[in-house]
Amino acid sequence: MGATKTEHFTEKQNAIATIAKALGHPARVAIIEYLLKVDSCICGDIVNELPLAQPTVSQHLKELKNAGIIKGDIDGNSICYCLDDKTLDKIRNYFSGVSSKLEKKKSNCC
Amino acid sequence: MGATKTEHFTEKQNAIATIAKALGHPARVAIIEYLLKVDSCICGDIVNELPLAQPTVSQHLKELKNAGIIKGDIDGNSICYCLDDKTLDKIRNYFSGVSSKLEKKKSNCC
DNA sequence: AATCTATATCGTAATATTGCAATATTAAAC
DNA sequence: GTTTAATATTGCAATATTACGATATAGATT
Repeated sequence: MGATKTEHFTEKQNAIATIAKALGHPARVAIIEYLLKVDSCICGDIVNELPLAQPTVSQHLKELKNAGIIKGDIDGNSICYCLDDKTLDKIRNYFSGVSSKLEKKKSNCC
Repeated sequence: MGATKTEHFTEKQNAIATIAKALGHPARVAIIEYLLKVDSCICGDIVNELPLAQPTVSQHLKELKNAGIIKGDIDGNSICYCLDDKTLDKIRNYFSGVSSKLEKKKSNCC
């Protein structure tokens, strides 16, 4: 044992968990914040921005990509990473829904 | 090695990562959805709702509690778990900010 | 084509997570 | 006080994650 029992949960629950999990590491939060900060998604300096070795950063980028949070376009010998607004909207909408549902039932709660 | 280098990132980045990480498992997503669904936070039946053994559910609840997503009030010999709107608002606001920042800079991106 | 630059992959060690059986704890019910 | 019910903790095995050095790959530059 030790592996997550994904098959027991709904597809939507797994989808949200996958996105949340990808953002469940400070380095990956830092990456998306950096991608937000820079004007365009000109790339190549993500490694220099982070206090981690190049292979480690590459691995984090891969995980963000697998989760659909970023996408990478090849641009010469470097790669242009960008945020994927579709996925980020999905997680934003999810938490918006959670918060608004929670607000409605606030009264009969501890 | 193998441990996350939290000390290299900002407090805010770590805070967001902690909350996201806690929601990075379908069982824990299912738990918060269940807590949203039930009218009040009457408790005791979270274990029955999930396809996992009682110790496993207890562990997931503990992690959600550590992340500040739920809070548990003792109620007789059972425990009343509730969602913590403050933490959920924090993550909602964070992703709202990400999405709106992303919208602004959409033009000069790939 | 040799070299440089940027990124990815491999291999591996350290650590963390997931899941559960067994057991402990604690308060209610009897 | 003993039993019952609900939840937590312990201990452990299986698996996943994190991090990085070494190496591979691939396009740019010379």
